[in-house]
Amino acid sequence: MPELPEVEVTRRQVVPLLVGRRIAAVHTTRPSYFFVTPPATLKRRLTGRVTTAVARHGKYLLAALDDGARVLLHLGMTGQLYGSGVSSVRLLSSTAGATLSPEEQESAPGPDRHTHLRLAFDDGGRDLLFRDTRKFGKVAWLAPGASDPRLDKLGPDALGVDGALLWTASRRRTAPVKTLLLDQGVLAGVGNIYADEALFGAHVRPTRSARRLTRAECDLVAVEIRRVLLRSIETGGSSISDYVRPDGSDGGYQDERQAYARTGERCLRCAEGVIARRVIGGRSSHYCPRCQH
DNA sequence: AGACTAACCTGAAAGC
DNA sequence: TGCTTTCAGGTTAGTC
Repeated sequence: MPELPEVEVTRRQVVPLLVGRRIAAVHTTRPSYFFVTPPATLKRRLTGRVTTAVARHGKYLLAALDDGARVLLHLGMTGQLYGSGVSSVRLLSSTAGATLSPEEQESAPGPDRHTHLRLAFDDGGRDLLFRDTRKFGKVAWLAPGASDPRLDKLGPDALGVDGALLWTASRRRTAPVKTLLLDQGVLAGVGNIYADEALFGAHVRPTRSARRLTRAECDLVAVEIRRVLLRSIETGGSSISDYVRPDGSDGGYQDERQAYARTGERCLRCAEGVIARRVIGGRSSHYCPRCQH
């Protein structure tokens, strides 16, 4: 679920649930490496606080608190952040402003053994739930004025990427261009789906050594990264491998995919190539051998 | 520094 | 049917 577009969609959904509301209680699971800040500390620091804003950088969310501290959140591979009573699947696949039917509200995954953080508020309204099956997600409390090494080493947000950045970063790299795009220290926010989609859009094969890119190709890849990410945000992000809703209407970026997880299918652009799959840097990669060079 | 691998976890799906 | 293997949208620590 979580690359830049999904995190941004989540951010927008979470803002009204969090901003301006006073935290009355904090419920957690037992200590695990999900908690960069131990649960007990988290409870002490968050109880009584009001969130003033929720920002995003790459795949990280940053909630600013009224005492100057911040909370850093990462969804990892399976993290979901949503309000109690509303299905997160519905949230991620719906377009902004869509209303929820009673059945959909009832389908909300309530707190369970994978709900590692739950915030209750003093207005008695909906709780904020953070579920994460695989626990690759992270939550950290940052003292006022303090940063975090995870944040410090991120490159610029991928929505602001330009050809010059990719050109500079690619010059000394012999590794595949796909690996470059996934390096959060170069640009923050692109993950496996959107790396494949952007490279497809730019006609660049993901296996190509980064340093073999021309300047013009860097410009094109940058344009495609921005286009693909913005379009995905517009459509509510991707929910591949999530179930299809009973009523059939799902929307979402997974329907606009050209390459990712289309192994063996006909290329939608040239209509002759067949989408190939290869492992690059430990991640499965998808491309058209005929029109990506 | 850059490039690879393994590891962190859980669950669904495919393979036998 | 049931057991085993493979795979998954991410990041980090360790090695060469």
